[in-house]
Amino acid sequence: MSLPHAILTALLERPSSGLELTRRFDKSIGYFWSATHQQIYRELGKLEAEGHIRALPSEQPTRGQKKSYEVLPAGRAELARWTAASQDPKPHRDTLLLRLRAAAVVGTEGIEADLRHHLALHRRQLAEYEEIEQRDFPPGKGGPQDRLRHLVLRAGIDLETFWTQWLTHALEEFTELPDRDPA
Amino acid sequence: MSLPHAILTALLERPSSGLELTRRFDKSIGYFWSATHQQIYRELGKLEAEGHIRALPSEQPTRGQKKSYEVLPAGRAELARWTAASQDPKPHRDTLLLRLRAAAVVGTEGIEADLRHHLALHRRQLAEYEEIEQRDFPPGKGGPQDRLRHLVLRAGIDLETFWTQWLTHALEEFTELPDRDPA
DNA sequence: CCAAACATGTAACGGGTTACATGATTAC
DNA sequence: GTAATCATGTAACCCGTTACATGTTTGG
Repeated sequence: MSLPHAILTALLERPSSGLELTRRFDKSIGYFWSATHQQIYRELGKLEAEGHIRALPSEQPTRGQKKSYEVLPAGRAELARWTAASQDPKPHRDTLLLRLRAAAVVGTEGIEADLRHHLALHRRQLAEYEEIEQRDFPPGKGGPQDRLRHLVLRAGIDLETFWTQWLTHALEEFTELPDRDPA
Repeated sequence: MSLPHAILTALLERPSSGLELTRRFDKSIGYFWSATHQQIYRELGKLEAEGHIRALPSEQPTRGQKKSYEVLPAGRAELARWTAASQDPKPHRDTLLLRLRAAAVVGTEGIEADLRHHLALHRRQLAEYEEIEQRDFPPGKGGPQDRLRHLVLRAGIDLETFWTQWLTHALEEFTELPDRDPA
């Protein structure tokens, strides 16, 4: 139950239409909570029905017409409640690690190429994060809000750093593996 | 579409009943692919219907009676096919990071306690992984299969190390934050 | 006018989660 | 014999995914 709260956060940062939200989820928020436009429209409908947000009255709501939303006090209260409440971390699922485990049983065919593919993607993401850090968080300034946001970005950078290092190490192991590609 | 392949892998490592699988998912495999017993029974039914696994003939299948499964050649082939196929990494979702972003807007009430909670959990998980490493992967021995499994465990260890470090850093930032707990 | 891009949706499906149901075995 | 535990399942709900549908604005 996090998507509505992700949307509330985004709308508090700036009132937006469904498609604008989708675009913002493709960038900053989507780095740790992705969503498609179908999910977002569905959720906007629910949030409006619950009285947590409302459409800006300026535009009339016909299909194909842009419709922007803003957060109502009830929505802000719900977000504050959710943010303050303790939550157990969800177990994480990782297909690549699962495939490695499977490969230990049925063979490593095809894995090495995919490790390289993942490595390239993580390297690119890391570069993107570091660019954002240099642009948005110059050293030695920024209020408490900036420090929180920087902390989140830092997690992204460190995570991508971990993956690039681990994948590099994994590829080294692979090239040393005696019986790969028994052609 | 990974749960069936997780089950196939587990069953290839050792034929098991539904509840035994559930227990193994609570341990080793569940470290990167968790599943409840309901999911597992549902999936075992599908896999059997597709001819990928079969119930060991020894036991008759009444409710409440233990029923063990083994992988058929078709199941092994399917697992090999899935393992070799390239897959794009799924976007990851992290509630804690989302909450931090929300906290930048609606306040940090309650977050610090939860950071401590998460830190404790990640520290415990890290200790568990390191115990497993010392027990199962003594330095300087092991075949190719062991090296793959060690690689996977290594990812777990490094991930938990990252989280403990990041959470420690985050808590330091929090105690320096000027306007927290304005009592 | 027509095509492309913009913008908002609907429908169907599958997997994950939670709550509950039921039969068999074991311990007291 | 009955309570606890083991073991297998059913049912309902929500969320994420994919494919598709429909209307509007803009550019040529």
